[in-house]
Amino acid sequence: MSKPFYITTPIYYVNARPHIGHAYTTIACDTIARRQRMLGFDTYFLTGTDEHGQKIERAAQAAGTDPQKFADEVSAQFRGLWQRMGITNDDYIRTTEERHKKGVGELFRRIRDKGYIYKGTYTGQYCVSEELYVDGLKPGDPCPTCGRITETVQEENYFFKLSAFQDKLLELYNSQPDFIRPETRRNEVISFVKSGLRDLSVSRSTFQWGIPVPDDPKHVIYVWLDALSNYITALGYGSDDTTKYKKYWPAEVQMIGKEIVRFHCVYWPAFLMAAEIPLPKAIVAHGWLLFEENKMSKSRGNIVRAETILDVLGNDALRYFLLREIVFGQDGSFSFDALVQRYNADLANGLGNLASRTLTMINRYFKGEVPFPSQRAARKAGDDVIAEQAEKAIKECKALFDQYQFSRGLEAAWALVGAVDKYIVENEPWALGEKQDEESRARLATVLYTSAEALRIVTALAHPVIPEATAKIWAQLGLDGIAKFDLSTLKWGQLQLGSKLGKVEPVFPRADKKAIERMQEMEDQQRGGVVTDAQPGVPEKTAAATPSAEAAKPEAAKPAATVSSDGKITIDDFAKVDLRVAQVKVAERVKGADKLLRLEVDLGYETRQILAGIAEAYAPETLIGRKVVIVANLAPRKMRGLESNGMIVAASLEGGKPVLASFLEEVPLGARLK
RNA sequence: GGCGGCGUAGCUCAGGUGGCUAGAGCGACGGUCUCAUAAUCCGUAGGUCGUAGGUUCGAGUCCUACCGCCGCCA
Repeated sequence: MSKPFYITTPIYYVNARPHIGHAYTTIACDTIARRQRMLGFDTYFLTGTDEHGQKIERAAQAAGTDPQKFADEVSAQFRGLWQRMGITNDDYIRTTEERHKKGVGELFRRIRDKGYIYKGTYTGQYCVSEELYVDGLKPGDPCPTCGRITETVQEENYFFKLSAFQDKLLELYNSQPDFIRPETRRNEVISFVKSGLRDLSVSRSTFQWGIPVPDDPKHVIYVWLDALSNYITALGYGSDDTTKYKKYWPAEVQMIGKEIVRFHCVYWPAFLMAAEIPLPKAIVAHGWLLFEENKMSKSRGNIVRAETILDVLGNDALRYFLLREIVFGQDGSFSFDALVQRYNADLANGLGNLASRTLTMINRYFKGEVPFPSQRAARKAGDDVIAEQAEKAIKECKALFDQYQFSRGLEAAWALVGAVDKYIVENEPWALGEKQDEESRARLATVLYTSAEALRIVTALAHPVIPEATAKIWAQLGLDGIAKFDLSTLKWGQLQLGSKLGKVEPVFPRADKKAIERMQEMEDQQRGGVVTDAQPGVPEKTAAATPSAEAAKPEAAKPAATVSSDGKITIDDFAKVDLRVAQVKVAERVKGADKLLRLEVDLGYETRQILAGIAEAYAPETLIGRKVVIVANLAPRKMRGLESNGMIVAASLEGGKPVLASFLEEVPLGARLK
């Protein structure tokens, strides 16, 4: 009986369409799941969608539909994307499914029976967007997290005795240092718990879209208690058939985004403790995917969809990039440039080319049969070096993947690719192929066998990350069923001699600059449709995050929403505006626009293009060298086909011309105004 | 405001418990081979390891302050 291995993604909140951030989390889990299967674990991989809550109720209303239909549509989009990406989840849970509702009811009842849920009254401020009660605010105050105005509510609630678990939680973190990873998240959680836990409201009576509290259907169960339970209800907790639950729970890994650490590392274990259910072994939090240094958000209009990359470069390219380029756990930056560069360097020129050259030569010189390596005279030190490198790659890869250090694990595997390329050049098999003497033939056989065997090993190691291409290379090597290959037995020398190669063809065609342009165009088109992309009718203002993994914290809320009732903004609001000193380097008129100038300004750390409607007030040549103030973090915007990355600050006189802000003293470029 | 983290070559990152001339990959530049996806391979480029002090025979690695960025909490 093989060991069970249960892994979960967060369930994604259906208030937003899936994007590359969701894909990132899911890909990481899929990679782990595939690897664990190859290692012989009885792996169970769960993902799904979170569909309840006031936010969904309101979004559906705004879209003129009912919440269930609304959720159906978005959930189907997630499911469709995962199918398209070949995600190997074993189940897909939706919180609106009967099995889930039943399980949640059961969990609620159980915690209540144990005495950890009681009825109380809450009066205070409530943030609809975050679906959270916020302490210490006055009526009309904005939510400290999202900036939207909170609502005053008074309601009778069920409360969970979270306060009773403070010591037990601290003991958990202490006795299982790996419970929360990475360590920086662990520190945050510990300090949060140490600062004292208040009881948690776990029901709502102000809206309907949720699971009714058992025996008191006026209330619905709080979204987080609802959502978190999915990890066990999907296994059959609270149902008649608990086979899977008994087999797979507790989970080995629960992957989350860093924005939902508190819910998974504090509330979730506390709920489980209260119900006397075993705790998951580890909660692993990854960082955020930034787009060229900025958070992806709807308001910035810089959300990238996974589909674009799938269309242009393919599934493996996306998977490889995300896991190789980003240090797992830290925030990482996504850009089309970096994606294509990585793709070409590592996949096309690296693994793809190695497969191509090795297999082509075996075809040419040995009629497509893996040759026998010579045992005696034709052996050289270099051959053994490759074998050693391969063993090293296997070892390091294992250690690093076990710790979810994907980027370093791939780096270790690719070191072997580099070594083999070098080995091939040093041994010049093409020159050996010219000769017919026995010595040369033997040598050629050894060189090509060695190369092919190393290729086989890299292919096996990389399979969990790039399943499609590695399956092809595997088949080209004349092997079959890479997914069934037992990774734990992988070692040098397993390649069957004389095995017949499959048809050899490139697996990673080289990408050119057009690929970048194409992806950008596709995204631009999508974004052009942001306003109308109300497909499932998700109004912009609901784009905030709660139980979703990636939706992240809604920064840069609509200005109108951050202004309190008296028209004043907080210092935090102002701090969102990044005002910087920049120097004009280039200034020219924009064809066909009377007022517009195209400027290139130097911020000291970067140069960027800004379009400014100041042509009537300033001749372009008079601006060159002048220091100006710009809003540096304004979302890019296209005007007259040119992209403007920022805004020049100027006094706007009544009916008159703009006057640029400037300084009397000397100021360095890039200096921030605050 | 409290707590915590980070700041190393153009880019992404390595550099447990201080110790040879600070590393890798990518990119850039020059050269090479020709089996291969104009791929490979070789060489070069030269970073005050955020700043200023301190501890030490010796600090990127420890301490203090400061600057910048970020996270959690209030």
